[in-house]
Amino acid sequence: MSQQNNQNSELQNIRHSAEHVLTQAMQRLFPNKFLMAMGPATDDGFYLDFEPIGDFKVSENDFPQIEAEMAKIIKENLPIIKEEISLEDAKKLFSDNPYKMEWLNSIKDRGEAITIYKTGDEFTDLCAGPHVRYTKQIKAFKLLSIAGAYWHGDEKNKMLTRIYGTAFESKEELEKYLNNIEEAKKRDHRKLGKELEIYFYDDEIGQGLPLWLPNGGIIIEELEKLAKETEDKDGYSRVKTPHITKESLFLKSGHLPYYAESMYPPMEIDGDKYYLKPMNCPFHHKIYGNKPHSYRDLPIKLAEYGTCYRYEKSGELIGLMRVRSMQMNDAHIYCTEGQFEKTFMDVIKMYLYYFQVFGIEKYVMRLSTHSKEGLGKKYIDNEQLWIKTEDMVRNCLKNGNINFVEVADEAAFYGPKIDVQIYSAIGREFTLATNQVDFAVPERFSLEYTDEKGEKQIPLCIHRAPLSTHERMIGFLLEHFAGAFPTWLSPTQVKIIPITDGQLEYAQKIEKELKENNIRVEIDSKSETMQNKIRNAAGEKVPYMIIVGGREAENQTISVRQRDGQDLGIIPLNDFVSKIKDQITSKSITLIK
RNA sequence: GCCUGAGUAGCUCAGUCGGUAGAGCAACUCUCUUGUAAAGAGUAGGUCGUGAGUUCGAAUCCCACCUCAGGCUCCA
Repeated sequence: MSQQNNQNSELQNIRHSAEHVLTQAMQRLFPNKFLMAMGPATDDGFYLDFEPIGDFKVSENDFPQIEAEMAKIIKENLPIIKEEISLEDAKKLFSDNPYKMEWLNSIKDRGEAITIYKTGDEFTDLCAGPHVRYTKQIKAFKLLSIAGAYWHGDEKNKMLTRIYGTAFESKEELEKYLNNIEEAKKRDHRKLGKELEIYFYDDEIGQGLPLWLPNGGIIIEELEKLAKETEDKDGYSRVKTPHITKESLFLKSGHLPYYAESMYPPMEIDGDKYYLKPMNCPFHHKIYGNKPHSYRDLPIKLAEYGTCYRYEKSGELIGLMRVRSMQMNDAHIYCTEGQFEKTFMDVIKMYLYYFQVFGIEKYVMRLSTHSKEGLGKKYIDNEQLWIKTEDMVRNCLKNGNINFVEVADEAAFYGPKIDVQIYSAIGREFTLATNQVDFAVPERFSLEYTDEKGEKQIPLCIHRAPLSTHERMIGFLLEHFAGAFPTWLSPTQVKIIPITDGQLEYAQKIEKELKENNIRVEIDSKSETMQNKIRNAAGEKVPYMIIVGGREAENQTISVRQRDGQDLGIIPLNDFVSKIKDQITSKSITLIK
């Protein structure tokens, strides 16, 4: 759920008031069974956090009852009135609620006025407002889900119960919102991943460890081909590194003290501890350090689709978006300070090229910087270097006319990063990839190059992964394309549908011809109606169906139908082959017609 | 990891008050040989997530665990 924004629009007021009505309804139904903690409006609704008293519990089964009570309060059209009161009065009013008392103290510390909002005579809440004036102004609302949430968002605090809901200015808008959620569910990559046989999980293998089915394997191969082609043009070299390594490597890189909790526990072999790698960086550093380098050889770009393992907490795993084993489109670029801007921009350009390939139009580059408080804890303790590298990255983005937003206290421990936020067709936000500058770790690995004066210098390192991990990328692409991949990525590109068994031989001839052109093709030779075969192929989102009956076999032509229902009519086979091959090589995101 | 739910055939789901399970699709066999989004008949398929308990009897009730979903926390 997104953070509340501070705009005090009418919609925000409706939602905030709906939250008060929810709390009031709860008090009517479950008096003295809970302590209200807080409840704001958010970008898409509102929520209420409360602490249940004793063994009181609310579940989604209680929603109809609560909603009915809310509707009653709205129908009663109670006035919602703001009052300013003194600290003493407020403390009396909320003396039995530690959450409100804590809040009162923080208002006092900030020297702000204390305001309460009353709904009718029976409900009062400590609240800065604003609100609607009467409960009837809440025209449409719905409770959505129950969740747990830590007080102040801190896992050391008590877990409260949270009820999410939403409210709108009209019933139609609420309907539209709920419909959008339903549509989003249809495009969910977990649903499509199962239907299209892309990947699955197995209990005997483990949580967050996806198994890629043949269709998923094809997509992975295609993405790697794309990465190789693109990286080859930009001077990258490909390397391969092992999945496990001795503890000392991660002690040297500095990862272990920061990230031990997110790593699979080590295995003991011959007195050494070996870890599964959670990232590829130190391995690439070792490769860079394998021989001396001249400034003439820089930048050196080492690329690898490296498989990493991270022990994410079980509750954090989601489909392909958050996993424990991942194949990363990784590369590390070692360059001089003078080369930084161009090298960094080349990486940004690669991102933009990929966005174009996939038709990703909405994205945000987010510059994540350090925080003073985190120095020496979350971040390498060298403020000057932080400021310097952050300036370098910021200038680079500005000079390249790249739009970006800046967020403090989100950097990697070794340097600032650019997170690329992208949005699926249904508006879901993902961090696709991060692009990081590392000013600290090369020194720990004694990485160096010899400059034009013959002196040793430490290179800068850029970590980049524009195609993210296969897991997250394919999860995103499934939702982005709603499973209807562009032809070049489609597991099956052409389905041949013979109308009767009489055309089987002709179908095999076409299949052979397409296979010779490296087109992924299948014949549906089942004893079914053509209509049913079309339906199945469309369900599998196969871009093209070649339908052959007696007429086509006789004239040695084909009839082509696209998955979107468009008919390309009767065309010669070689015509179709050259068109589809063009489409595949140009990675077109649209179909022929 | 934490909070709230859920788990029945390969998939989507039904199963009343506790009386040991049903449908559609898919698979397989047979029939049909079809002109642009579902032909017909039959066969097979389940330790009801796992384990333990209450009971004469458990898919159903209790407990523990596993997995999934929505959140929280986290995300190199």
